[in-house]
Amino acid sequence: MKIGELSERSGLSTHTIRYYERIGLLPYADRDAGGRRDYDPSILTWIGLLHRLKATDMSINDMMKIAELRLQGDHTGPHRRAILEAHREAVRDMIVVLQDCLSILDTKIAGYAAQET
Amino acid sequence: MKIGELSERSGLSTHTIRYYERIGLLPYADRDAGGRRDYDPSILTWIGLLHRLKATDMSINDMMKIAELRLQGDHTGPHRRAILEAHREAVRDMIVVLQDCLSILDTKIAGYAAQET
DNA sequence: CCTTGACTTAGAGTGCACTCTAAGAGCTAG
DNA sequence: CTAGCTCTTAGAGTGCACTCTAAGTCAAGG
Repeated sequence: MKIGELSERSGLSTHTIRYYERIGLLPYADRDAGGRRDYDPSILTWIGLLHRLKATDMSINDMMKIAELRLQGDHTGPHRRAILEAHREAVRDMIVVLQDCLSILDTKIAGYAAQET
Repeated sequence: MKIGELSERSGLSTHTIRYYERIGLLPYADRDAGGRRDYDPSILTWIGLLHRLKATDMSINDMMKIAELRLQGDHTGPHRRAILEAHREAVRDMIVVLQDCLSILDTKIAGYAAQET
């Protein structure tokens, strides 16, 4: 798969893909005879995780930490797991905050509704 | 209340309070004899709402829209209500996304845990 | 009287995460 | 053949939301 196709299928722009490779968020891609990046579809799984981490507000720096450990091999599994577990707690906290805000929005909206009657 | 005290009680820096006033996110504060901002404690309620909206990822621009309507008077209530209702939907969506990510994190973590045994 | 610290303004600087441009080149499908 | 995608490096630009600086004013405490 060439960078253009990966861009379409991953939702990342080609610029962003090259940028991610440069900073180490994506592994250095194999090049074909013409020197062009040629991706294995399995990269999409990794990008999928990146999307999830991004959606849950993880910084690029923290994602890079995981990417780095991934490159270092399987023995870094426990370390990666620890990072993800910490992140999972952060996500749980986020959900609690959002739910709290949601109920305050409900109250606020109900207040406006009362004024309108 | 002077800006320093409001800063402490609201969690916003004095820089940020002045910035918010400049862009219209906080109403123009009354000044005392010495020309210094003098706040009524009721401003804390408004800042509280701003904090909630920020925590739920509302942009400053959108918050400014509400602030503007607020200044225009009570008759803008329905409009503000509509904005908050739309935002409430966005927050609900966010929670769904976060919960989805959470379960994927669980899976991922469980996978690492299995490898460690 | 004088220092200290809080305050004023306009505007410059910061950090994040992209996003794009330039310039010149090579491969490949139609 | 040629249009179109791709490559490289290096660096500039964008948008957001602050965050801070400079230069100056002013009231209160020692």
